[in-house]
Amino acid sequence: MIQGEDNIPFFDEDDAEPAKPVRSSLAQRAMAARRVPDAPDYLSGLNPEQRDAVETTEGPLLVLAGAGTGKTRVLTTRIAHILASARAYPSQILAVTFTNKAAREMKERIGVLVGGAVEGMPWLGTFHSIGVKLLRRHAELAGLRSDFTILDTDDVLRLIKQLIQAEGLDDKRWPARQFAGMIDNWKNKGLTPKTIAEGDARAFANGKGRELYQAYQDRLKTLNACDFGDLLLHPIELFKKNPDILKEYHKRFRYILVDEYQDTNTAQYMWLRLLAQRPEGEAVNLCCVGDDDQSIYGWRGAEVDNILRFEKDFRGAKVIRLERNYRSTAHILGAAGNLIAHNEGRLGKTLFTERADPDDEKVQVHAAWDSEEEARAVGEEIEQYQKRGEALNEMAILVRASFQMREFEDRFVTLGLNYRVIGGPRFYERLEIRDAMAFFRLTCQPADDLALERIINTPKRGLGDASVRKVHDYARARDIPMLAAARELIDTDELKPKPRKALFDVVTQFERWQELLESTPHTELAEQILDESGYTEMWQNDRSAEAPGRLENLKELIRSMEGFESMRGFLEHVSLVMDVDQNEEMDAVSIMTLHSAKGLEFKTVFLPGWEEGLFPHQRALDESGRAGLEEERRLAYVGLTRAKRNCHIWFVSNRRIHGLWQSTMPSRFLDELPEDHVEVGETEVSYGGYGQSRFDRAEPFSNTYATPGWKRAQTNRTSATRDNWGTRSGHQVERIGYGESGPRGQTIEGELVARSTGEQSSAFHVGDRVFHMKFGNGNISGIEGNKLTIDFDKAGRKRVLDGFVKPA
DNA sequence: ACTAAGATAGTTTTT
DNA sequence: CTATCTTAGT
Repeated sequence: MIQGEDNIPFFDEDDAEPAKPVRSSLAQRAMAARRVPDAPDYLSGLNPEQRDAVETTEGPLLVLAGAGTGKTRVLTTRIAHILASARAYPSQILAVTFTNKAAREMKERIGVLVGGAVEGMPWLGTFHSIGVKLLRRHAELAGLRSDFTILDTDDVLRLIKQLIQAEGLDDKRWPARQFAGMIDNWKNKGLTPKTIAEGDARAFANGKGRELYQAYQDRLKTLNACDFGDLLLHPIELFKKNPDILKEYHKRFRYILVDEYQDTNTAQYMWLRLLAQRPEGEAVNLCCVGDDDQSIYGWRGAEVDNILRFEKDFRGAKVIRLERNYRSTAHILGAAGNLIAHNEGRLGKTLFTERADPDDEKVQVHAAWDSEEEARAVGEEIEQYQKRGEALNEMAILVRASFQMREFEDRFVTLGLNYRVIGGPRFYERLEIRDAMAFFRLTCQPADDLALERIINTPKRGLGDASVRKVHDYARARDIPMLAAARELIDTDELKPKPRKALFDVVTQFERWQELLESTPHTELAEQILDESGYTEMWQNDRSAEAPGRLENLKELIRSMEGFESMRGFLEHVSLVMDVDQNEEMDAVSIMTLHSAKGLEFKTVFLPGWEEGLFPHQRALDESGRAGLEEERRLAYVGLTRAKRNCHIWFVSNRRIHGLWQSTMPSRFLDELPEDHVEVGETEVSYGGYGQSRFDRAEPFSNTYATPGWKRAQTNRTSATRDNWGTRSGHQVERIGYGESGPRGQTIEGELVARSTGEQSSAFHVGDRVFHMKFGNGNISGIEGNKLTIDFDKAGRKRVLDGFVKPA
């Protein structure tokens, strides 16, 4: 939920009846803009397709917007256009995004276009935030009170675990995590306990899946709570059961816009259909924007089919393709286009650019011996770019899986190269923040049992499992909240004196804070709560390395509350907006997963780890077969198209997976890159690491100090200098000693990287005895192009590239 | 109730 | 290998 919007009344009279001349200031400005005689300036600078997409306001429209074709621009301009041409009031436009970030960005950009803040777009937001808004208005129809709480994954897990135990099931054999995942999947598909498939219902807890799901929903209802899935499902049910209410929304939402349509799941699709489908003859002004080639969330329920089916779903739909790319060089687009062409079941787009700069560099493919060398070499390339005056902010390393980040972090820490990890554990997911939030929640919502259970013994008050269980049972027996139960229990002699006193203290504290809620400014109260509860003190007394950071985070939490009117408003915000802006001031290389890179762009992009098994990921292949492979390929496509100017792909021959070294084969995606746009980058084996140590500086460089790399740096700080350099240089000598015929020389030449079925024969023969640096001696038992199958004396049968072995 | 050793699992992530 | 969670022991 976007802050400060909570007080917009349902069906404000001014917009339910557009004839009334009451307008928001936004509308006024928009109306003024409309009087400009020529094409308004917001339309200038659009290409013909973009302009078509903006001006086709009526009827269903699908905009297939390739990477870097100005998708967001079209969406925002379209909204500005609708407003400026007085087709609708701001509050009559429903605009849905997937992430809060996207919603925020859209608001800002519309604001720029229309001039000034966009106070009047109450229905621009994520599926979930709009879902909450709907649900708060009609809570009673979903069996909730309008002040329901939204549970995060932590709460959900705790709750499910309780339910599993209550059923007398072994919570190890039936992990709460797994069941939470199942519920999530069901909800993504719009399934309720009654409608899930029989097989699914039986698959969990000895056939009790359905009962458990139902029990879970019941429990949510008594807690007056929703999980994320409910924010979509409840409105769907509500609309189905109350056609009159749905009709009101039909009237209200004159224009509906959906961003990233390829990412919609079935529930979101149902939700949209309900809102968008109109009686025969009535116009459906629905505009969906997306790119089937960038659909990378199939594994969490997204249905690419939704976008592929659009024309069937909405008859008479117009489809506009945006293929003119403003982001990347022709080489990058050529490489990406060729790669993605290997997918079937696409709507088909070919990106092009008018940019033709002979100086543009081809996509570079590099090989490295192992992940350590990969990180070292990338680090060097980054330093080279930096020397040429490129900003670190314009560079990114995009990995398939987060464990790959480690090596880069380690390397950058030793180099003293600023980096930023994007994605990782988020602010509001940190332990101390969740604890603090639980205190606040319980203060605002005395019925929030999950919050109570979280902090009733934090800091330690001597209220162990036994006491908590008593409170819990008492509450359940009487069907009252646990806090109330605790209050009653104090007056009985159920509890022993010690826990009784402790419980009394806690309950009294919360009662006092609840009273203060009205009279005390919420930031002040928040501070008071953390102090009086002893929570701050707990961390002050903690001697561990993280403690200072945690205290800092708590301060940050209080600071971030300042922007809100009340504690309630803040809690609402946090439950939906789990992310927090990173400081973008610092010049730093970004490290992130390919998934979190979607929507971003960088001048220079590094794509390490292009090896079979990692990318495409083995599990995607095993679990989803061809569909899995295609999604992996789309991920690769997303990765490539993030780059504006330079793109460096890396693969290594040896990677440590689950602790042991595995020899790896280059990714099949490398074979799918066109030779005209790709070249083999020279891989210098160089002496990185002999520089000056940055560990000695008084104030360490400003990396985000919560990242693992940073933590390691801190732990190693005292002893690292000598040891690190020692081993590292030793390594290098080893590497160099490998000589000319080493890893890179013949690995890749002329022909692109490693062909899985190359005609080019290797210099080796079956039966040859060879030596491999990691696996030792062995005999060649098979040759396929430059890939050798070798039976190693010690390591067993492996497949390796011929460049990595030499005659024994 | 806290620590230490043992077990376990290990893509991708938003809301 | 290693981060995280669980269990056993003090």
